[in-house]
Amino acid sequence: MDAAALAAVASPRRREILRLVWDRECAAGEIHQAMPDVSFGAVSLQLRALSGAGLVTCRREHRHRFYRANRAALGPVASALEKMWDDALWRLKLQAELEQSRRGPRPRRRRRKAS
Amino acid sequence: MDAAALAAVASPRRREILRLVWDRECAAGEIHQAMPDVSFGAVSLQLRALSGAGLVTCRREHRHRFYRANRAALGPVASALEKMWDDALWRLKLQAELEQSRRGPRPRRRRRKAS
DNA sequence: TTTTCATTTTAGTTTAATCTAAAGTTATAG
DNA sequence: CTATAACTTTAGATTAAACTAAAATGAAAA
Repeated sequence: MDAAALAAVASPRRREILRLVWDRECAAGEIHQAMPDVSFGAVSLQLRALSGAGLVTCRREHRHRFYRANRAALGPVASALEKMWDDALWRLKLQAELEQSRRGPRPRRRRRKAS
Repeated sequence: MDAAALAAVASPRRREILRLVWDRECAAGEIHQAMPDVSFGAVSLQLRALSGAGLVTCRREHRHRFYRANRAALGPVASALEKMWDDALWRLKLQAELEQSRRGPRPRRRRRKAS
């Protein structure tokens, strides 16, 4: 866990990538498909940044390059990231439930007593 | 340890500040004096960033504002930072020793045997 | 109240990060 | 060999971060 790793993990985009390759390796193309709002080139650059910081490893096979997170290099930040992701999921779920309940009959507001 | 904290701690300047207020509180002015290459305003802005991310607390007394690191907010990254700083010190020391030994008589290179 | 000190805030500039589009690699298929 | 697929790299534009200088704030001293 060095300064370069800290800088690398500070970017939301790079964390997004890191999450994709957290527990299975992905080809660069797959990663790009998972983030349609950004060009392939941009993904490649971020992969290079992650790689330079030692946060992902790369394996070449045929025409593909498979990336995978190097959790060890993140040290204590690895679990912090996992927790962040879990929390985000939890919040999403909670929000979905709220949206769902909003569809049902709205709880009536008690009429103010006429004074 | 949330995304904001990660972003905050990614900046070398902010880590420098964080280190100053790591185990004693410092007034903003003291912090600025410790980093003469930057303006007071810049320090204040970084303090605000750190404060916004919850990484420092602020206590007002008289005309001063005393800042102090909030280690708890950094979670497991706190010890990672400490280790980074220790390592940096260690490297400095090592380098100083090398510089010192360089002053002594240089070890002679063995002459190549004439073939 | 006016002044001063310690600090913050703002406006504008400089510097760095990130993105896109296009050209360049490299390995495989035809 | 040429063509194509899967990436990377480059050049240039856009966006965000960091810094400076100066004005503003707020609390205490005169």
